[in-house]
Amino acid sequence: MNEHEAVGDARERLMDAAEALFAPKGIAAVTLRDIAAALGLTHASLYYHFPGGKEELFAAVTERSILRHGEGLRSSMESGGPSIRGKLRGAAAWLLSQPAMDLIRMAETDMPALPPETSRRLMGLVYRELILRLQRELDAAVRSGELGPGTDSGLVAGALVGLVESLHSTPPEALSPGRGRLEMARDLIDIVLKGLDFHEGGRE
Amino acid sequence: MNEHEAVGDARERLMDAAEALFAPKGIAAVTLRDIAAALGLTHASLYYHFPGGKEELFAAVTERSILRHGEGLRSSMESGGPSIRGKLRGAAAWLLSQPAMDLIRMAETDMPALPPETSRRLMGLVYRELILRLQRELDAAVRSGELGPGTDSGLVAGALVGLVESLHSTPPEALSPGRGRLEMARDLIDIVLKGLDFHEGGRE
DNA sequence: GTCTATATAAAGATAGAC
DNA sequence: GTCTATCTTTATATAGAC
Repeated sequence: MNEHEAVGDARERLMDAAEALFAPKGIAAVTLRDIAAALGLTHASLYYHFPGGKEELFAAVTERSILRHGEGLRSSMESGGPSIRGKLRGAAAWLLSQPAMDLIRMAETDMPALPPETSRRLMGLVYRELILRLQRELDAAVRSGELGPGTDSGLVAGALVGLVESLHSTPPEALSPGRGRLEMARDLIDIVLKGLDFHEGGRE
Repeated sequence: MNEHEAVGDARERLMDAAEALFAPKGIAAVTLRDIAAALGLTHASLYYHFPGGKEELFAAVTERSILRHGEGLRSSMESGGPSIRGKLRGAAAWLLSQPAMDLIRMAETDMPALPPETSRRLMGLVYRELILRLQRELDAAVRSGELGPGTDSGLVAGALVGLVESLHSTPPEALSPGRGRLEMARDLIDIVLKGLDFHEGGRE
């Protein structure tokens, strides 16, 4: 142990504070001064950790967030058990445990503010770490007979992410009494699965 | 006819240009100079039409957009025919014909930048003009027996809006060849309807 | 209705002390 | 690693001419 924290911890805490603001509000609505204030620092100090300024910080934080989502989805779907219903419930629980990820805003507002190459890399990561992971599980469920053969896995994977993420911004008043976002997500997953001819256990 | 345009037309064209930028990108990512440039004006000219500046312009444009969406949903669902499937298809066609409306971004970023009373009014309008209109049609379909009695109409209404809007940001590469966003929306609607025990014509 | 010019404030960024 | 001070750019906003 050092006097205060482990080496590199200041950088980690900076990224945490930055993500807490960037993730829900986007790059344009957050200033470096906002982030510094959340840490009790001045904005000039941030350039020590990210010489590239706001763009570099946002890109680093967003990349870390996407990768963490990918890993979180992987492990939460794995621990959801063998059935696609369990996996999707696990995925929803994970997504709702994290700050909202507004993919529409990312595509329309955040990405155009970054260098083209950075933008491409991040959007590619979103596709691989979020959409594709879900899509693969859906495909496996089709092969096992758990889901109907007509399932458009790419379409449904994208829709499920949008669906669950939209629950993040559901105001508390819109929640049925005593039922939280996770219960709502489960209901929606059940509706979609039924629409995809979900058949417990698949063909034997 | 006047020499050029009808009275008040400059204001309308300003709102059109502003909406084209504000709707996809949000209040924080668009400057008054961006909007003025799109019209070949200087930003100072905008204050003639909206003395309250950016906030007033954004609020006016957003309110008009929500009201137009409400009217568009009403008429498109009406012309979709008597079945809930036709109505939802009409609603999807309407939403996809309009600029993307990112409700997550509105709630998380745009609204906090406005005076509390303005924010409340706009969020109330979103609920009444978008969610509630869909919810009422879903409720009617439950009563007629077209949809199962367990349908949580509020949950499904919110989910459908999020679903269709998320298609706006689907990159062209992700579209199956020859199939556009409207076809994708129809597929998703069919999945959801099936999950809600859709029964053509309801009970007789 | 729109312009030029200007005022003011906010935000990104750099330099150098501690 | 963080600060103060400063610079530069960008953005909102106002005043007054045309």
